[in-house]
Amino acid sequence: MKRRQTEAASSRLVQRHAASCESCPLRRLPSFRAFAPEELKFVSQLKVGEIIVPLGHVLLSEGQSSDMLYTLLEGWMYRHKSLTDGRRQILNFALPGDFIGLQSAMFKEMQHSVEALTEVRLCVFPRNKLWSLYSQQPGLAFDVTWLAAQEERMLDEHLLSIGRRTAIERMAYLLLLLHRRIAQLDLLMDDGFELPLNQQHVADTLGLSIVHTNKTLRKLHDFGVISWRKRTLRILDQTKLARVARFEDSHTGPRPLI
Amino acid sequence: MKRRQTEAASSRLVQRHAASCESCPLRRLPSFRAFAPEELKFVSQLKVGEIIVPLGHVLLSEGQSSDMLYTLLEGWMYRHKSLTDGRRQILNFALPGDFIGLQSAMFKEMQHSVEALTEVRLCVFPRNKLWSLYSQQPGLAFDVTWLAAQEERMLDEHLLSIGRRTAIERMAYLLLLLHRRIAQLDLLMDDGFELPLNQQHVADTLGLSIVHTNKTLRKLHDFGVISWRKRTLRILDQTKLARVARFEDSHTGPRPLI
DNA sequence: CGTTACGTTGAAAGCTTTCAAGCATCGTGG
DNA sequence: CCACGATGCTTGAAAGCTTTCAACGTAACG
Repeated sequence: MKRRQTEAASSRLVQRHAASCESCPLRRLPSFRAFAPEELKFVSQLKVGEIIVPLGHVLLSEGQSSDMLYTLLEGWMYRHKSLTDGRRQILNFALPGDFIGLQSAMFKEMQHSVEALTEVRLCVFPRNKLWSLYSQQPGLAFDVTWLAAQEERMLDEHLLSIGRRTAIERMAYLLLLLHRRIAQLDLLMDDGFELPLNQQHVADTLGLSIVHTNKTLRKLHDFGVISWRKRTLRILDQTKLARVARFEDSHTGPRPLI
Repeated sequence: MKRRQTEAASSRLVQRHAASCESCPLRRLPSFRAFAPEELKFVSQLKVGEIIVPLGHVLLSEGQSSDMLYTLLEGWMYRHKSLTDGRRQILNFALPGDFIGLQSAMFKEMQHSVEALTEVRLCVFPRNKLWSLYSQQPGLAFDVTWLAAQEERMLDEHLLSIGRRTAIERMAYLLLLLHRRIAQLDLLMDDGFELPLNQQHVADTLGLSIVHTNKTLRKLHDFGVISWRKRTLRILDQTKLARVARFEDSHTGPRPLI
């Protein structure tokens, strides 16, 4: 397997004027549950600011700890971890609304890294305020656990995928899942969306080599099921893709946005 | 891939006299954090009883919901999920002290099943009391999240294993991990322990076929690294096994027992 | 116009699975 | 006590899926 050096994270974090949570456009999406006024107020005072982080920046890294927690507001990130010889596994992608850094809040050391796939905008709050959330807002505390359970679910499915699906099934599953997640965020543009990954990312997500990833994508393309050109992915035949993936929908109702 | 029918769960659950949490022998192990008296009292009143469930019983199953949550007190269980054609992936094993059913508490439907690998004894409490835990005992609520994050960590590592480790590395990793977990529970008998799995379980955990699982185990055996006879596994050369697995220790301090 | 990053392909090698049989152990029933 | 069926473990061989190796093509950039 090929070794890859970690990308230099030479970037400067830019502190920005923080918009209020009440006006956060994400909250208006139907996939997020409505917060009571005092919940909103509480969440607002957790927030210490927003940052913008450039493509390639490693926000959290394996083996280190972090005093900050984040909510992704814009852009894509990915969670991954590696073996000592450089083999890398992508664990999941983070999209707007996703909570980042729970593990760093619970344990001393991160055991995975989180890196930006695009320029991203993040909401920042200090890890030590998390405790006040538990002591003052049990509903939000429950929400944090809910989010952790939700992440667990996605990992379960990903594990089933890598362990038991064939290459083409995995690919179909991944593309369909990303499509759904993007759709829920209302980021679909006439059935396509911007996919800021290269084939190496896809390979490292699916546990495949890059060559086989390429050939598998080609098959889906030749079957007329997808089209992926210039960073935009289009699902041309959802039904067929879902059949290939043995995709089963999981309706989870609205989720919290913290 | 071979299809497997789900085992019949014809068993009868036996309601038992419930021992108090204060006297629970698990709590005396150093791997569990000490609870304050009022925490103990609170946990005690969550509990509605204990059940004993026979080998092969499906405690929770994919697609269904559950009103009860559990803590495993004795025995082994495993979490797994399957594709429609029967291919199965084992997600994780549950050992004494493990909390079972968080997903059923958070969502309407379970997306995985939990089944007994041995006869097991479980502590039972109703899902609807979980809310009182969040509203009255923020420390315990934090613990529940901690446990969820811990499960997430194990899944991350498992994903790395299946996605990027070779068959023999995966096998080494799994056996070493189980060894560590058993050791922490003080269930080691002169460097060996009872492993209530067959090779099919191991195959379904590692994403391998049963034949290849057999051959991989044989290699480790022939190298003199392990011995697995009559349900008891012995790690003969931990250092070598850790090297093969590229195992990296993760020290997490004591964990909560709920 | 050379460099770099990324995508594409064909061919060979290698790891895993599938197929087929044969063994061993264990509990049951004759 | 022994035959028999059910499980689970082993093996060899062939087939198949994936990876590795090697090149080549393309687009973006300075």
